[in-house]
Amino acid sequence: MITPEFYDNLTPSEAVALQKELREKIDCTPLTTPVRYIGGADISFNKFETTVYAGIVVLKYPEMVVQAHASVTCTVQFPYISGLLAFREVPALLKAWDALTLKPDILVLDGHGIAHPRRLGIATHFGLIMNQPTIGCAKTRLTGVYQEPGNHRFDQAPLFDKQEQIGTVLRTKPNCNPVFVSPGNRVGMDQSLEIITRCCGKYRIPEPTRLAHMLVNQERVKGSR
DNA sequence: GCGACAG
DNA sequence: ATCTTGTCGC
Repeated sequence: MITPEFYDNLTPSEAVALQKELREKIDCTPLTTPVRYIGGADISFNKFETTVYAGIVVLKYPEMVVQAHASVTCTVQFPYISGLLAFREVPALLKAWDALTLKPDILVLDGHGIAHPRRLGIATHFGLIMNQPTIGCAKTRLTGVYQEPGNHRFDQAPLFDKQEQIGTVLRTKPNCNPVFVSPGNRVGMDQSLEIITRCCGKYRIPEPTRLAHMLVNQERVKGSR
């Protein structure tokens, strides 16, 4: 069992090696059990500080009504390095997950799933070590090529790496930049898009991640005073 | 060598 | 990610 402590004293080089090992275990088989609860996870922190606030919000699916939430605060040592985001944020998220009284059927992470150079975005990483269905929903591209989707709600375009589709670029709201949706683990490509689409309200960011972001920001303001 | 580069 | 009010555009 991987605990938050497992990540202590891990070097970037070792992190990349671990990603290459985990890559073999990725499972993008569509989830067959019903999704009744969906979670949104995110972290927040003050610039130049090592204290991070992690939180997870659980909502009824597809009604998008909040059912539960948990947030924790802890310190991180691993720096932000593009491609290694999971090693900075997952430890804190694991603690928030433990504190959750109601575990969601699927979790949406603020970042990519398999739309990553080694297919190990934060959503895939979390999903693999927790054997939990996950979806990655990032605000900007990390890797891959795509054609800009139309400017209407839910217009979309596949995100490719070579010949392989690694995600979908989704316009969740007109006149707003699209979001990047990709399977994390134990969920299919089309299924992840379908689920995220149903989580969209009147904002660019889907409800699970949007509410998690608001939660951790409030915790940060509270905690840093 | 140069540009790109989730949060 | 975070620092931050008003303001331009759909």
